[in-house]
Amino acid sequence: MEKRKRAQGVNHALRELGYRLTPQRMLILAALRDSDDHISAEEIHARVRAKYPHVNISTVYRTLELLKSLGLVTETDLGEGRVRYHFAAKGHHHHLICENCGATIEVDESLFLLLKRTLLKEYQFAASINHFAIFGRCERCRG
Amino acid sequence: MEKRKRAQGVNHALRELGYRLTPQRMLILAALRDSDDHISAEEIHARVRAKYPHVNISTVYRTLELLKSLGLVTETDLGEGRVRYHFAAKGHHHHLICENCGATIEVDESLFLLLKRTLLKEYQFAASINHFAIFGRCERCRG
DNA sequence: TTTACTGCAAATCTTTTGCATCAAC
DNA sequence: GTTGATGCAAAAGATTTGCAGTAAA
Repeated sequence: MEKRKRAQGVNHALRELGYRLTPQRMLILAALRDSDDHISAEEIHARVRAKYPHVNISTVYRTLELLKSLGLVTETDLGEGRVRYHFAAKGHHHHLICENCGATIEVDESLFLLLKRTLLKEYQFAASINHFAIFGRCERCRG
Repeated sequence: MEKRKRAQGVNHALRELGYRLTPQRMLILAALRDSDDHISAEEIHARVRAKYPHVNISTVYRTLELLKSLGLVTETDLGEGRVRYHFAAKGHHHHLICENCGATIEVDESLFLLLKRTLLKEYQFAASINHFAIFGRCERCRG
């Protein structure tokens, strides 16, 4: 239903942009869609293989590279020695606030994940993601 | 003078803890001391080799591992596909604030570097490091 | 039919590890 | 003289790439 619609949307987006919709790509998109949290290339590969055993991991990486370049997928480095991926549309967003002009800029939740994770692991501190507002200077006010 | 003193302090700390003070370790400490910003293992290796060409990079990694375990050096993953190091004593610190009991916890500046860097690169937003205060729940108030 | 996409194998790059030798204490 | 530290070579793990064959359009 909802999930299916989202994945189909991406499928269509790909085709409309002139890319080919291969079974491998559909399975990779399904793995991303079905993952609740962020997922690694290796995990995507494992899920894809369950249905289509001969798919190579380089195809997973190449597809993720494509999706990233199209802005459909966001990459997050959680400091695990490997990178995780998720649909850009899935993330919440938070705000940067310019202390000079007051402008607010939306930023993807994923930027804060590594920080959150580290605070939890090293300080046993559960950061409220709701309170993430970062002050600073926006592009125009820097100059 | 100042820098030299700091490095000697670490040298002494090592010896007092029962570790051997080898030329390799002294050079690695010097490279860390002379680096203004965070430095990678490869960069340390290059600097060490300039004075002592046969030093192996595995020695660099092993020494960094030791310094980390002693809390003398902090490791930071800036999402570059490699890790950077700096003397823990060099970093400033910021605060976590428990929204339940009001406790404040000091955290190392390095935790925010990846975030700062990403905000600058992707949003051209210069975050004020002075304003980094993160709200959430501390260890005791979680339970 | 065309050429973008894939699988495979091999290469890269960072970090780790086993082991025999060496040197700090 | 002990034993912890080092150099070397090889391994490990994630990601990338060259190339020839395959299949989506």
